[in-house]
Amino acid sequence: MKATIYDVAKEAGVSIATVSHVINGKGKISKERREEIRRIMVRMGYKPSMIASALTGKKTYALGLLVPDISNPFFAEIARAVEDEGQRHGYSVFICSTDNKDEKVEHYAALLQQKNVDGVIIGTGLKELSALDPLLHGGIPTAFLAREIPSAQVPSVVVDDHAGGAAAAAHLIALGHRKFAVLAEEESVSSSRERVRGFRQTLAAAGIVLDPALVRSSGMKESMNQALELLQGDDRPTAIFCCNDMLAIGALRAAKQLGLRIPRDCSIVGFDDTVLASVTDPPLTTIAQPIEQMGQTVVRLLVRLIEQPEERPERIVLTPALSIRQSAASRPPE
Amino acid sequence: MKATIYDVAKEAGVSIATVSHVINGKGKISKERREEIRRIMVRMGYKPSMIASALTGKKTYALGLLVPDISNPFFAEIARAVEDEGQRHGYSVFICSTDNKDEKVEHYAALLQQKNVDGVIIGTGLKELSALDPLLHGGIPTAFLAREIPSAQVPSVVVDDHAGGAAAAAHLIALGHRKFAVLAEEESVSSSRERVRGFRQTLAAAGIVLDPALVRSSGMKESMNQALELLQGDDRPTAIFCCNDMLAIGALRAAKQLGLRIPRDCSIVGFDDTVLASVTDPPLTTIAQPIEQMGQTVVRLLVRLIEQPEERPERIVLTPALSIRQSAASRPPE
DNA sequence: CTGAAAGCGCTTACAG
DNA sequence: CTGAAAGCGCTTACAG
Repeated sequence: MKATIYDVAKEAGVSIATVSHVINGKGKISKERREEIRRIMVRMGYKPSMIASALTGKKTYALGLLVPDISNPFFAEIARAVEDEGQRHGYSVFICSTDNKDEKVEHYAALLQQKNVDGVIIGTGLKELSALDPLLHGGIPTAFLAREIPSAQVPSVVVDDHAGGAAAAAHLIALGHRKFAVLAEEESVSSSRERVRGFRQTLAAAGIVLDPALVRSSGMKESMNQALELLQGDDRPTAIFCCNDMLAIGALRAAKQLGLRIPRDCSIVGFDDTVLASVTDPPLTTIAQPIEQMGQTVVRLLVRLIEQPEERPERIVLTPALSIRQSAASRPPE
Repeated sequence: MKATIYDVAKEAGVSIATVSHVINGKGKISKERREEIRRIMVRMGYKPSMIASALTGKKTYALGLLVPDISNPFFAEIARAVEDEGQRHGYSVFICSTDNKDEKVEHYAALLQQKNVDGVIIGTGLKELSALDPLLHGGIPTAFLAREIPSAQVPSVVVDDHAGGAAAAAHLIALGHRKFAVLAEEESVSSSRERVRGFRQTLAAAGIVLDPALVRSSGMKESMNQALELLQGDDRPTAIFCCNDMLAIGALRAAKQLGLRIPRDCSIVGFDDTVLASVTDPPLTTIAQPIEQMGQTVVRLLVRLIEQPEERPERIVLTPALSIRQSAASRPPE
């Protein structure tokens, strides 16, 4: 069987308290004894059980990461950044895909609380904040990533989505476009709402009105159909702003199906700049989120919150950047 | 503070043993009492601490998933399937990206053992099996996914990589190709070796010799350079078989950089059929792995091993399928 | 049908 | 400098 603290204590002829002290580098132990016990631990292949120490010492060194879908490249890239930074601080991470469904959020929230994780990162949308009750009431440190709930007093790292939408609009306007459509995510996703708002405002500032009928909300699955409708209407838009790269790919597919050439017949701008953006046909012009930095930053925020719960929650805003490839070009001549 | 089993026992006027029994549906408890205690639990918002029960009841209901890189779409999709199936059986999953480095494998193996996970899925390559010692010796149920170590007596679910490589070769031969190159993963990755072997054998059976100088191993980063070399040599191959979709994308980029048209000037076949394959330019003809089925199957295998350790390890082979898109076409006329 | 008690593998005051 | 003992929140024989 696996060695326990009792086994090494017996082997070393000391009490388990002493062994515990050398494990944790606490108490005053003579140098020789400490070394001796260390040697015995490695010889016996002893590793303290984290679950036993969690039951006493409090921490489990586990974090939960809630995202809509880990198989979505954007969140997969976020997850990697979170994993790496977590690792750096000694934490492992549980993946939790919610499909943006409150029931799943609630289920995972309860589960993570039962598992006594030290903290959780919320990178998923939710309709009712109450889905997070098990966490918030359970007193589990929580940080928001790329989403936020204005009312909640929790730290968050967000990207300036409004600025991102504005950047997309400015770029398209500069290319001469005047007639736009938008492919947005579901209404409940605050980041998507902000992107549209930034896009619309920048258009307005240029004296262009965004026709509400040409702003469509949809999941990944239906984005192609929505795009087909937009591209088939008479008075077709010359540019489509999509609130993430997957939606943009739906638009690209719709265009291809209709025999339209991108960007000649219609410009398309995405958002996220995941690996997908660089492999599409044509490569996507998109608003890049600083994915690695986002993951690193939330973890740091969360770890600080875990270690110093008294500090007031921070809100960190990162800036997206226009990444120009080939899916957006000058407006076609009339 | 959070309610404990003592709190609900006191509230109900019974012993903690009785509460424990109703939680676990064990022992004989009068129906009324059982219901009463249930009500009290929900009223107090009581959820048993999984870490306390793990310390006694044995199981943590946590699984580890080792993959080279969770941000790689193939493994992200695997992770989602594993998460979902794990969830179905009551398990949560820790993500562990190893970058195919033995040190990281070993680090995670030790960590997962310390965390007392109930089982781990190895979906990563490794050079030395000994990196898994903490798991194998620690008696932690382990299953291999998409990789395997012949010597290890552990269950595994693999795809018939040899057949996949053969299918790619057969398709390209049927299209009239005779001069091939291969972009493979690192030598240590057994699945990649098998794919090349299947490819080579099928060529051989058709009387075609695969020039060893045209078989290149590389990571994702260098694949484009390798492809550039292959495509720039005199006597350029008319088709390149790539051992995963990312490598194929490297080849696509190299071709584009050289001004070559795919598939007119060179056919490219990938492997995996992740989301990437459908968004490239042109869409990738590739060998599809049954990703969802793979994830589901390993989890089932592992769960069975956890619950019935005495059963002998199974080895399940799933079959890949050619997924035809537009990156491979008839050999250009001489 | 229900409870007292030991134990899981640790940590942490508290004594000495 | 080191150890005895209580306790973390549960589960599980064992009695009754």
